Amino acid sequence: MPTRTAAQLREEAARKYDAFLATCPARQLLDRISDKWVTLILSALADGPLRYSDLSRRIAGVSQKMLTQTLRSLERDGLLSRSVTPSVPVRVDYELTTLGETLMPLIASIKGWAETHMTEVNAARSRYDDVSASA
Amino acid sequence: MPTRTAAQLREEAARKYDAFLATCPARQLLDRISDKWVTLILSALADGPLRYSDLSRRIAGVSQKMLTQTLRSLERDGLLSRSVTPSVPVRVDYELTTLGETLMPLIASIKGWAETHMTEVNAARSRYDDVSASA
DNA sequence: CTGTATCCACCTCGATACTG
DNA sequence: CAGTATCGAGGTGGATACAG
Repeated sequence: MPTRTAAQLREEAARKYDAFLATCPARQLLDRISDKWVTLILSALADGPLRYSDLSRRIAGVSQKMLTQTLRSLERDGLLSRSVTPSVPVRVDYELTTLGETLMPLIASIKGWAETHMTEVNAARSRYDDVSASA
Repeated sequence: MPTRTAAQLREEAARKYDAFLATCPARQLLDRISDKWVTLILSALADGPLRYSDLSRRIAGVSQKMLTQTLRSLERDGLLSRSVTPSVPVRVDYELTTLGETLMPLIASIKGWAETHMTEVNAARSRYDDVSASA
């Protein structure tokens, strides 16, 4: 019997939507670069390779766990490369790949819009909050 | 006594970093557009104004709560406008503002990079996962 | 039609401790 | 030096019920 309740229809729609979003390239990209540490790491590496400890110092607020985790995911995505020098102590360098470098102009665009328009956004927020407060 | 432990120093650095990120325009922008429903709503409105119920249908997977919440935050940011027609039943239209329209080219850029390069990213992921699995 | 209010399952992230 | 393992607090978002 194909009779379904409204709730079931909504649930089905939500599932289909999740499936769509999971394979949507733009969605995947946004999920990647919107991560708190991703743009910071990529920007830090834009000037050249860095060691793990260098990154840790440059990005002062990051925990070991998140730094490692983020680096791994970026390596998995082919945006940066990880090279181990088996000395004692071991040395690990991270470097942008060619693919990773193609991402930098996009990040610059985002930065550009933000620097041009975020003052307007913040002004709009203030207006909105003032009106709400006086209500 | 300015003597602090390493843990205290890390904590202080993390706090400063949070403060920096909270005021960083690019960070704010990324936080805004990386929201699951924001780009979908903005894209839906790019063709012209829509009513609440239209949006609800166009973006099939969204819950009432998230649709309202996201619309409110976008209105607060000045990216779209909300106009109420006090008929019975009440009618509410949402429309991109000029500021909101300036965001569309950026979204197009993101979509462009994604469509051009996400196949490479997915290929890199497959390679990485294969190597890991065979380890 | 257009919301608001509440509850809760889930998941992410940071802190901490430990290792080759 | 460069990680890994584990745990718990906190926030997010969906389902549901209700309202102007």
